[in-house]
Amino acid sequence: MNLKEFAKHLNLSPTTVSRALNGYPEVAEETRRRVDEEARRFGYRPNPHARRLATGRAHAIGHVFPNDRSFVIDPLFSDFVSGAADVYANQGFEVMLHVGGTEDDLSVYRRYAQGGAVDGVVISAPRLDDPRMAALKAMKLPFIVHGRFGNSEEGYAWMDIDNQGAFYKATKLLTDLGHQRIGLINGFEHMTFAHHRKLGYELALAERGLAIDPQIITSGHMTEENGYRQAKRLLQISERPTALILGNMLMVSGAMRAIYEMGLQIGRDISLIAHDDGLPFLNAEGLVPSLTTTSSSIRAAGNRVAEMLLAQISNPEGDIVQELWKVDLIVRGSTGPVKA
Amino acid sequence: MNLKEFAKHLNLSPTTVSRALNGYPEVAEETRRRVDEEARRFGYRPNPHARRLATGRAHAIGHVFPNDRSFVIDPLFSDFVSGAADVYANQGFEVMLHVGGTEDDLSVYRRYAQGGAVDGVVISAPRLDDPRMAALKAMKLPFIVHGRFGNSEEGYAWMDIDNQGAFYKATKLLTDLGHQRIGLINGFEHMTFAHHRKLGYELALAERGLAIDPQIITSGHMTEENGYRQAKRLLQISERPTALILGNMLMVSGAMRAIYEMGLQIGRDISLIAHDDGLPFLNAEGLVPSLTTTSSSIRAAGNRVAEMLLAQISNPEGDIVQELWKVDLIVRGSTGPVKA
DNA sequence: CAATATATTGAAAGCGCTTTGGAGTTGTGC
DNA sequence: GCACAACTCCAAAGCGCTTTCAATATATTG
Repeated sequence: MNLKEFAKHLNLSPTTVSRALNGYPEVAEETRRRVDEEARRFGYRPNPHARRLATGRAHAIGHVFPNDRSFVIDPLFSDFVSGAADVYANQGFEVMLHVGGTEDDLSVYRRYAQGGAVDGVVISAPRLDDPRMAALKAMKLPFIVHGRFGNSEEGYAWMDIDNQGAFYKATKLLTDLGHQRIGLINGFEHMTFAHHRKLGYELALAERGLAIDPQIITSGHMTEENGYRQAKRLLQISERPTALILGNMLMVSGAMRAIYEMGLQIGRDISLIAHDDGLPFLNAEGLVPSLTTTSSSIRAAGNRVAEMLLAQISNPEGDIVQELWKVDLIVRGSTGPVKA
Repeated sequence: MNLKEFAKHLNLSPTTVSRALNGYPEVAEETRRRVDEEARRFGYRPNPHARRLATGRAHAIGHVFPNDRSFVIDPLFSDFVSGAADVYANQGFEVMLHVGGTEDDLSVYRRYAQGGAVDGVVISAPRLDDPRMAALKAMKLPFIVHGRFGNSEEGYAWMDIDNQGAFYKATKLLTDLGHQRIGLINGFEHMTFAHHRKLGYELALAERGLAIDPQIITSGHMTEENGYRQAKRLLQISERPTALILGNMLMVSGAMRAIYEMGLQIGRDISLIAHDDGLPFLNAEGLVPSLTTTSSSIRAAGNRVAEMLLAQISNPEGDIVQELWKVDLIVRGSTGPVKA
């Protein structure tokens, strides 16, 4: 059933029905009530494509994930998107997902922008030197970055957690506990978040006058296996670290294996801190001993990013909003004083 | 730039340009070449919404994930979708994602079907008694199920892996190695896949005349933490299992923690088999000892499901296709003969 | 060479909605 | 009783494309 038929059934013009349905003021209360009711009864819904064509608004947000085939599909991805989707659903927006494929990232954005396929996009996994920033601004497609581009922090909307502060706090906790050799098992450093984390780590060490030893700093895929490999490697170095800071919970799983294998005890022989994104399937508190973490829900981030983007879309003249979230350091059982 | 302008620039009618762009035969080769070339040069692309309205085809596929708030966002999700997305991208389809929200699942499908928002949907996480089956057939929206509904296997398209066969093989391997008490740490049994797995497990035990002991069969969330909990619990039972079969790799992570903690050695004191979905961030082969698995790539499944759905959409008169994939049992180091 | 088939292009009518620019109806102020 | 405003509602244009139907130009046939 289309608008014309539905309107005829109601003995009204399509115009009036459309207005009633879209909440325009110039329609009598009684009429609106009748329209709403009958629409529900008949299950009438305006055709989304027609509506899009007429209004020029897509009522959809694009989420584009990197194209790089060597990129490990991020396990955080689902939690983040699902957080965002909550918000979209409530405001009647759809999410268009684009993952990889042969088409270049930028070309996807361009396609979106040009055809009006979406009203805005969410940028994930920003890198230190990221060509997307300039490109996106040029094409006038509203966007928000989850994280920050390394190139610049100005002139675009972003929402990020304070990765630098988080790893600063984590490192500080460890130095306060007397640790002097602290290993860092980080993500790829060309990712902005990993870069920030390293800065925080280095800052805390520098404050204590501790040396920064590249030998016990690693960066790479944040997988279980790499967590195992790097932890094992660092723990075999002659002057081995007494504490490790890890990029995510998966790496912790791997690192714990390495630690068990070497017969060490967490919290006593070796302290462990990791960043916890609050993934429901990998709980830091449930570990034994429970894990000290810098903690920030990626699902909540998805929520907030979506809110910010929708706000920007509905009010394009508004200020560019940037939001940096403090990250909690939650001290649990995996960190202890360095052994004498 | 729209079609009219672009056509005027070419000194052609919109009709001809449209035909050239869409590969219709009744246009001179020379003209088509010119149109294609200029389109590229000008970056002209037909407006997707207008095209959808005119053709009635959305060139989009919906992926709807369950609404249940208690549902742990599946870490497999991203790999599966990304596998499917590869195929979509190659054929010019978009993916519309719907996760949770307050709207009822069925209502989302209905909305999609009615407005033609998508040309078909992929059903994930089918349950034993699943209301979606009847509903979807009634609304004439092309769909394919990743997995199978428990209600019936007939009358709809699906692609599933042979979960029953996989767990049968796994159990058989263990009984052949002399194991008599084999624990099963399964997903929720109202999910069809978990149900099938249990059937396979039971079948293998029955063939050997071994008792099925509900005490060493558990089902629940397939999280790291639950893997730990259940493994620990089973290993503390007086007549404890000498082998464990687990639902996914995350549970293995947890189970390994429990095993380490109890001072047992994998492959000698306790044998381990798990189902491996081939997630890039949690590698069975990289474990020590390497893990014996029933193995099937969920990314490949995403690929195939997408292909099958697109085929169904482009040829609605074709037969309903159902595909059951054999699952490989890969014997590695985590399984060994039962200790005398 | 007339008659017919073939190849190539266009004009115009939708697809189903929103929205502009009235038009009719009722209510208010003087 | 009239001018004017405030409410409601509608006709029709338009969003940018596809597609039917028709027209023209060219090639083929007997």
